[in-house]
Amino acid sequence: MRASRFHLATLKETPVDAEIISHQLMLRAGMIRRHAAGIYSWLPLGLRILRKVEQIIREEMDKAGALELLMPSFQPAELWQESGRWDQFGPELLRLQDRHHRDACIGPTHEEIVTDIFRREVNSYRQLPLNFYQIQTKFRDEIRPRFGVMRSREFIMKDAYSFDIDKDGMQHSYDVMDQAYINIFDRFGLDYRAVSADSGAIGGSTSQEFHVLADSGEDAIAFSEQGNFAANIETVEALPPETERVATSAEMQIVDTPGMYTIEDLANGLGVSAQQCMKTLIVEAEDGGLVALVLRGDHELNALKAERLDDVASPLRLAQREQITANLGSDIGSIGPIGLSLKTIVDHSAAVVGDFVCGANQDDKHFINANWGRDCEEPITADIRNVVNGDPSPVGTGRLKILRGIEVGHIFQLGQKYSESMQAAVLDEQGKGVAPFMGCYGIGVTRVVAAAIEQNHDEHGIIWPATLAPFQLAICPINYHKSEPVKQATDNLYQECLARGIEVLLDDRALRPGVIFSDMELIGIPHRIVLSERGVTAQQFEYKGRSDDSAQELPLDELPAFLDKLYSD
RNA sequence: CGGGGUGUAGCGCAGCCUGGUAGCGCAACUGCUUUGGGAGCAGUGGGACGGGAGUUCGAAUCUCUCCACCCCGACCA
Repeated sequence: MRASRFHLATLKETPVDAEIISHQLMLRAGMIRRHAAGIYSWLPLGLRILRKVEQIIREEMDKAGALELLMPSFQPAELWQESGRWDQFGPELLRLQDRHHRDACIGPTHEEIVTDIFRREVNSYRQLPLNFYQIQTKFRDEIRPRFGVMRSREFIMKDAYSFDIDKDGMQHSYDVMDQAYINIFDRFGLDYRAVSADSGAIGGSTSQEFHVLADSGEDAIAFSEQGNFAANIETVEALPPETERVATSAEMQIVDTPGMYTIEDLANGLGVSAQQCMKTLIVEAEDGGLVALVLRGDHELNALKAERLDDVASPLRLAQREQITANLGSDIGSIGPIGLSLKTIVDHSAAVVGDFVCGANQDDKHFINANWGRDCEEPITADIRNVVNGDPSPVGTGRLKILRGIEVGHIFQLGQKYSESMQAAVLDEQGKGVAPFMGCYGIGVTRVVAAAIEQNHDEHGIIWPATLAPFQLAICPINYHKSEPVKQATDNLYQECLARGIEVLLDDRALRPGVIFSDMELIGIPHRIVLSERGVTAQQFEYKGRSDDSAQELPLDELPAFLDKLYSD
């Protein structure tokens, strides 16, 4: 490809509304353009990368025996009513009517459609197992789309659905997909982790998420430094502390703490550690009242664990400020477990702290040297916090480490939820109708692209892994339009590359070298060859890998061998 | 949805407070010079200032209204 004939639409300035680095770089590199909130076009450069991701997925899915098909975005309401999700789904589901006032939606996922296909097409257990997949545009009407294509409303997803006659079959199909996903993510060339996850409302016993590791990731994942335990932090059990409660010493006292509302204020103001302070959260109870949850000041509440408690409303809702002041008589910031007239549940690790600091349930006052069992009743304890760095692994040995990740893949077992509700049955060996066991496997194709950038970039721009790069090689001639020797050497090299099937971008634009270099670095091409008059005269060319510190000069007659080596890697 | 903010040229912004008919940088186009890290000089084109209504002799500027977009929204208790 000649750059003069390609739509290279790089921007020197960063558009203001791009918050995260991948969004900024995708706009600056000219990969995407926005039309409305969460709605993007993919320009030719961006599409080349998207296609790379799709192709890798397609090859591995095919290899795993899945069959590609293509299902519609526009989906009739009847199917969603059959599965029960027409009413269950919130405003994320974009509903509309056609000219005949028939209800429909733009598909956020395709369980209903694929189940409809299955029940029409498949009658016998002999046709199983079966796995249909597609790479297709989805629409989810996010409340607040953000971060470019990372959380957009319209996006491309690979979704696959497996069908088996029984649970064992489903497990097998799931395992096959698990391996296919490992193959896919390996080929992406990204640093990722497969982690066990909450299977959510959809049900099913087994569920794994695939996260691309990046500091900017929205999810926290915990994994053991020994062994292969890895899980989304929201699912990880915090083991009860190994330490005993420290023996009590001083009497409890009440102190003035004006203006200290946060744990940080309190710890600084009183000269104690955050661990020594109790954080008391008031949430809505199952019966409509309120419940107090107490954590160590340096710990965070885990919403999933909390809402699983019998007394706590699910989903978890924090009490409104007015509700608290009306019921407890003190403002948020001065609430504590001592003398509190609410059901109180204390995290295991908070329950072993002695001589702690907590709100006194009077504005601007806290207790110090408070102790469980002495100054109030022995607490009811539970695991309600997120694990932190250094916590023991809940399975086996080792300590936990917390990393941040971007969820780009999710595989889980659906069971018979859709096949039963939509009456998709096949005949088994006895000629009896059986609802098949399904599995569901997604990869956010557009999100993979953003996640790759989020993980691989520097101050000059994107650094693509070779397998995702839009072009493998950039040829940068200096004075292509002025110097005949440079033009000749460049054209020769270009032909040489084309003959070898190398995806090459020849920057033949009449621009100054600095501009060319900056653009090629911004769009992240892994390899760069520079041809200058000086170099060509000396029978040399210059090579630099995108993340190399410096360039190297090599003899021109070694170029063909060099290309062979580069291309074979 | 609640709170905050922004809409002026393709992009980034100034002008608005204190009304008088729109400007800067980058980008684009033409010419000359320059050519190893986002060049210089000269010139050119492009915007009824988000839409509507109002106040006024006169509105980008003041008022009302609609729309679009951005940011924040449990770690504070």
